[in-house]
Amino acid sequence: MEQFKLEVGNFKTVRDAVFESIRRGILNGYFKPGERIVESQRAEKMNVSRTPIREALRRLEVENLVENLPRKGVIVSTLKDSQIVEIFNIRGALESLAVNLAIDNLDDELLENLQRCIDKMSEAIDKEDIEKQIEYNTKFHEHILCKTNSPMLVNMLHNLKEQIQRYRYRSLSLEGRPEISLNEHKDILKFIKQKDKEKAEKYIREHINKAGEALIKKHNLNK
Amino acid sequence: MEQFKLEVGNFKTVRDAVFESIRRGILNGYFKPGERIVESQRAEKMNVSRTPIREALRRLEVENLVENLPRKGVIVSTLKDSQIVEIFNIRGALESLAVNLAIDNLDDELLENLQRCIDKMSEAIDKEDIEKQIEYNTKFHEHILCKTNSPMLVNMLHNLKEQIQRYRYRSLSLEGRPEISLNEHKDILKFIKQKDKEKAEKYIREHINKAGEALIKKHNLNK
DNA sequence: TATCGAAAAATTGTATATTTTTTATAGAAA
DNA sequence: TTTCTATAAAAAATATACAATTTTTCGATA
Repeated sequence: MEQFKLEVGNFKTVRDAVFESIRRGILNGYFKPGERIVESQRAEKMNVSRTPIREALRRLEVENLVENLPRKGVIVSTLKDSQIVEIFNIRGALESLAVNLAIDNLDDELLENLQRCIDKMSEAIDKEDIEKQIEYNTKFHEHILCKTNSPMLVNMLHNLKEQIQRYRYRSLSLEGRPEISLNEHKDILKFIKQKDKEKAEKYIREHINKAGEALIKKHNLNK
Repeated sequence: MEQFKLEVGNFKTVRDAVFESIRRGILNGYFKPGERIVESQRAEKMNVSRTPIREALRRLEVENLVENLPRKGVIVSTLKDSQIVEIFNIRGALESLAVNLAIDNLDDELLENLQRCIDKMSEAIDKEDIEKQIEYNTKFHEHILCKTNSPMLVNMLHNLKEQIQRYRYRSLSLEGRPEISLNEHKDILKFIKQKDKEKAEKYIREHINKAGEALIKKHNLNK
């Protein structure tokens, strides 16, 4: 996994390439939470100067993927339990807003997409294909986001998801309860169809909260 | 208003001082939306090199106070109507989460603080002191935030408020409706007292939305 | 006069050098 | 041995230098 030759590829600037590279490194688990990231080392590995490294780190800092201890250096940020709770609470509130907005822009396309996701999830459960179920779980929520007409909201949720994604506990949002999760999605879709904002919001929030609780339980076991 | 001598004062690093200085400049209206911020000019004015300026700008960029056009430069970001709507929707969702959490941690201190804010608002209305009413309006919401036990949530709301604050339409969240606003706060407090999360959330969300609508109306007049 | 294009100026992006701060190491005193 | 201080090494913070790109200027030409 020594992938740090830096592909400047599509990026306009080196700092963007650096940002994306380090970001991926954190999300992949190449950089572990708490691990130090030393500017000069990165610069050498990536064959660039320290300037773009620093600017990328400043950005990762605001996005909460790294922590900056002034005049000490940066480390990959670690999440405390309480912060995981915070993130899931916020996600719940924002996903619930997302459903609300999506219902305003409801059309057949969305309903079809959501139904397809549910069908695929159901298939996945039959085949005991957890990865696939996760995939369509994710897509389900993305389809809703698409209809919110709110790039800012999409972006915020994206950042929040990234912050926990790197703990690689994704799968456990389903663990032990794939059927329950499926039913939760069915309920949500039902209320979207009925344009019942109140219920749809309530159910999606609870759905997120449950996933959060499962993750925290697991997170506690691992230490 | 030529205040750019840069007070390194409390700040640990120059880049933090620069960040704070430019940020204040934007919030004050010293830098107008759409206005360009040129690195070398800032560096000269502040008597520092371009390096800390650039790092501060990268941070302002993620916080949405400036926009970066690669290899062109940065401008103070301008908000489209649709973005103002987005911000108020998100604020509504997050403030509503805030009330929910605050009710979990409800104590006499909070109730007293909120009641005092309402009393002061009422006084302010009698004296037709809009500034004072705004002050205690703000404090009302801050007291709620204090009890959420969620620094991340507080921080996100802080950033969202800053993005609109610089348009200096603050006052209009009340304009023409000081008494209505007061009553909205009274209702919210009432439901907090009753620990009625559902109603408290609903009312605070509507309260935020109304403020948003007023601001957008004004924003449209000014162009 | 208007428009095109080349040279010049300005500005961003990246690299390197210098300064400052922190951390590690080694030796002296208790 | 432990603890303190002095020194050396490492790393971040800042400054400066250079390269690449964009914008501006301004004259030549239609």
